[in-house]
Amino acid sequence: MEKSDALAALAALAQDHRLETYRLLVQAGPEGMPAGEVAAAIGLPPNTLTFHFDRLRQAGLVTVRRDGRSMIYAARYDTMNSLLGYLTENCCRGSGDACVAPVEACKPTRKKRARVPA
Amino acid sequence: MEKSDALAALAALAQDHRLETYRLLVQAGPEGMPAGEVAAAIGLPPNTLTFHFDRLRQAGLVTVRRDGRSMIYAARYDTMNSLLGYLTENCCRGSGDACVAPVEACKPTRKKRARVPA
DNA sequence: AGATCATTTCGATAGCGCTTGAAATAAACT
DNA sequence: AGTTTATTTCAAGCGCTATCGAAATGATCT
Repeated sequence: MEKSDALAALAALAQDHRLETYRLLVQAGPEGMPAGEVAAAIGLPPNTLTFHFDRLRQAGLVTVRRDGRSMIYAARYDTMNSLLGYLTENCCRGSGDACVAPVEACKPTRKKRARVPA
Repeated sequence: MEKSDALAALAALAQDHRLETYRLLVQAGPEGMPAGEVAAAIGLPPNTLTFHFDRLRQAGLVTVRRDGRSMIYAARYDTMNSLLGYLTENCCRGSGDACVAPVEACKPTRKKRARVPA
């Protein structure tokens, strides 16, 4: 991961509502969650949340897809893994040795399919 | 690590000059580096750098100690490790399983003592 | 004490980030 | 076609952030 990408991801996560949103999407799993549901959970007006979703998306941390009139957002695990990798390197390289496992993996395995109200 | 701490650390690192500064301090090892040297390396006026150091310190990412007329800043590896731990949990918990090693460690082992001009 | 060096504190400024109300778009239903 | 539901776009406001010049502090040296 490039420095600029790491910077973008860090900036995207360095905000209360966005970190919370991302956490929620991670919990929701690969199927994601409709924007409205996230808005309700976080307790934020929909337009404000759109703003945050945009940031997360630009940082490559989430994806969107349309489903009927709902927009479904989902976490991108690969980006978080890259970020962890970058930070791990920046944390240890040059400081001696003993910086063990550069973060094994962070991918979802639950392939359960959640249906959405057509 | 608490959410608020993670947020503080993320915000501190989500800035070009600070990320660069932190990277530099990590490379410098546990002995740290005088402020002036960092300023020269990054190419930033000393007062501006002080501003960034303050942020990093408030986030618990660096420590300072005085040495003669120099202020020596050093990276705090434990905080970075806590952050990595927090992110790893937030990345994987609830998304299935397969989120392996929660980051082993990130501590310097090189105990080499660098003397400073009294 | 006076001069010099390293760093911080003190304004002040320009710009970006977060939030929100109101209007627009997009899809579904009747 | 018209209405309702879900979400985004637009425009504006306000506070925070990053930056810098100038002055202050702290320490060393003569």
